[in-house]
Amino acid sequence: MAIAEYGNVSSEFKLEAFSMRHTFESAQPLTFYADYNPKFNSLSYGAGKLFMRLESKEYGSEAVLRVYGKKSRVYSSEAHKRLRLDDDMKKIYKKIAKDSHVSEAIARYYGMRLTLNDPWETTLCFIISQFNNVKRIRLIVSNIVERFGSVVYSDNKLTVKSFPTSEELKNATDSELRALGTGFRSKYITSAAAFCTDSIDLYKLSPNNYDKLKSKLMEIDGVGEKVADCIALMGYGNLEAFPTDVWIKRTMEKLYFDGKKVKPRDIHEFAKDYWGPYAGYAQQYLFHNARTYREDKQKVEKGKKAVRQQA
DNA sequence: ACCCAGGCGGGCG
DNA sequence: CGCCCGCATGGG
Repeated sequence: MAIAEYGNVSSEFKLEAFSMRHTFESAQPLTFYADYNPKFNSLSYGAGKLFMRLESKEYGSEAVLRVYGKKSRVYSSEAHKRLRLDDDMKKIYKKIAKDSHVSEAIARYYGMRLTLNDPWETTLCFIISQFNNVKRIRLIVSNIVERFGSVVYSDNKLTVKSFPTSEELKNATDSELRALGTGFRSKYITSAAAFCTDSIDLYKLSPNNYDKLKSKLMEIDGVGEKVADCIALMGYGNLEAFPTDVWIKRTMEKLYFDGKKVKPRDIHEFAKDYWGPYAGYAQQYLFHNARTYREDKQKVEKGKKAVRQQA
């Protein structure tokens, strides 16, 4: 879909170090249900009650991001917040590129931003992420949006739905959720939806106190330390958080612990000491690199092989 | 057929 | 506390 078909340009951002593609291919909550189109470098999604449409043109290290929509101020501030456009990437890169591991990942995925997502959306996405893979997480999350979200835009070619609130989900039945592929996580979803509607206000938690935020989040059923770190990082923008999943654990052991098996606590300690307040950005670059670099190399090899066979 | 995926809660020592 | 296990589902 060419985004420009759906309304006039609301605002434009001229940016340094911004890559729509790397941001939206790096497995963050928005990317689990936003409709990203690599051909036009554009995307649409239901941001609360808004139909968000974005398009980015990138030339070298410079980008022009266009936001479409009539209520200019609302749309542009939403995009600005969600894509963390205030982040000073040059400064952040300087702080985290302390070795070739991180600096090579930055070179490969230059301009990739962390995104700032709605806290409840982030909670649900990462409850679903446990013991799962990214492709299936995307499928399940988009199934949930399709089944329980409400329509924010519709015409004869396109319908866009919003991410359901905890209230909209708390009465979902177990079999309804399992039918969407959630599996054993279904009980966590209904339990978390009820808890976040009735017993805790995610929108009133302070994002700045890392330890306190994390322990509050871990009161939610289905949220352990790793998921709490993901929510702190991508739902609250706490850049100290360092989610330690299987990819990061393997990568960290290989790169910084001489191949030895270590506990997540050791990794957290190292990350805090080494990257400090921007550990979360280092994590996102190492994570995306670990997940995709082998894959990219395989594609390149496959392409070369096809060319050889043609010749 | 077997292994793995952005882990968690519960049970046991 | 720390460790170990089962857990649904689909793709490589």
